[in-house]
Amino acid sequence: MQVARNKQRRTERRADLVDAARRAMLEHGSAVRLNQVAEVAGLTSGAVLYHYPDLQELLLEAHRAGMERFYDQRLRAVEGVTDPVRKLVMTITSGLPVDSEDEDVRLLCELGGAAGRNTVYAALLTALYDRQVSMYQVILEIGAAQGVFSLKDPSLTIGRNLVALEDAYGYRMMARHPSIDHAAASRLILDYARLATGHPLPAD
Amino acid sequence: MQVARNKQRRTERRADLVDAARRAMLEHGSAVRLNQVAEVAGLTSGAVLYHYPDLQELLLEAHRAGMERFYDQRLRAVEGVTDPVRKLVMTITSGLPVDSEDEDVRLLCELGGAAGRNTVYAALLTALYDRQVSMYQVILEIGAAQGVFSLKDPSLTIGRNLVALEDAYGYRMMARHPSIDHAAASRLILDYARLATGHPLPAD
DNA sequence: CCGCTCTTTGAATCCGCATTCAGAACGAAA
DNA sequence: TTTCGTTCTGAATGCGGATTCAAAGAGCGG
Repeated sequence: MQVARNKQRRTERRADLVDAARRAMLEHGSAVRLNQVAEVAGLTSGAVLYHYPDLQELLLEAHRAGMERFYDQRLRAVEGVTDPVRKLVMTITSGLPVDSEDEDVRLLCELGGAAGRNTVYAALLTALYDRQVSMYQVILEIGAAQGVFSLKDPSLTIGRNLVALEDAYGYRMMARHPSIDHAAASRLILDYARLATGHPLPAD
Repeated sequence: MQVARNKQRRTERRADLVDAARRAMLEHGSAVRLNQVAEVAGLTSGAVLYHYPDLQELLLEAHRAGMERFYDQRLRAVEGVTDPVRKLVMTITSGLPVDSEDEDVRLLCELGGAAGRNTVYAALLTALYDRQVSMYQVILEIGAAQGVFSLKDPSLTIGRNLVALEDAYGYRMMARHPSIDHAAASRLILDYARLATGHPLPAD
């Protein structure tokens, strides 16, 4: 079955290119050149075009991959944690870039800038936002049901505000705000979470 | 004194170009072409280069102008209002794009995407953020001094979170989130402001 | 109306990029 | 080793944008 093997190597190669495109966008922004992607991949532009005749499609895949990477990482960071308080705190922490060099978040910021003009990118980001809101809603509702949290607003409202704060502080950190680093941003968001849940949330 | 008149017209012409660049960026993003700027200005690329030999400098000025426009507009929206409650509510409202087509905010979003790679843009955005935070701090402190607000966190914390929420919902609106429009975003931010100020803030 | 300077044009030039493609290189099976 | 399909290269082509510049145009004082 050489046919199956070929098919597999083909998808592997395409995945390599998606990752190269992702890294190239980190360096050159959303308006990255085909040559720049090829250079990162260690290939010529022709080879890239052989696998992805349409560069736009490749960039879209790269953005999608970056989003999934970010989201999966968050899920993995809190998997197995059952205590709602710990889970909420850890989720907030995992939604912020680790530092101003964080690759995944930088890519999302690039995407955010382009989303104003590109409806496909806009749809991707909107979907990611809503998924993250749902993630928070589950945590909040479980905590409320257990009597740990006493929510001062609907879980949808709190979830939306929490994700919004994460996004905004992500941008601030990417822009290297001198006094807002990962710890400071965490504290700011936790201050809101405390008010909204009525729980003194240890900083951990 | 033809010398003085010349100088004035020269600066006027440069201001025209800055505005043309601003509008061109709205259409084509931060990576706008010289030709596109020239077209918006109703000139040829050579004429643009005559006034701004360096395109990067022109784009920087355009971004700076866009920021000032946005900030001045906010200040003007609340000037003359003395009641802290009304002032807070109006400030929150004025910080959000009016709709998903809002030019000033779209430009700021473009800028946000580029700030991850461009330190000058990053500095501009950071300065704008801090100015807006200060704006909120003044309102909050006055309201607290008058006994209208009972702040649940330091004014710096609340101000930072308020501006962060505005920024984030600005991005959401630019990405045309189906259920977050100007009214919904206002409500979400006001929900936080209520918790943080201990005041029932009428929606107005 | 003339002459001066500042401004703008339009053409020429150069450069970099995307795109195409013939053929080289590679790898697997026979 | 030969054959055959897949992958990749490197050169050719063509387009679009940046940049330069001589010359035309426009405004203004004399």
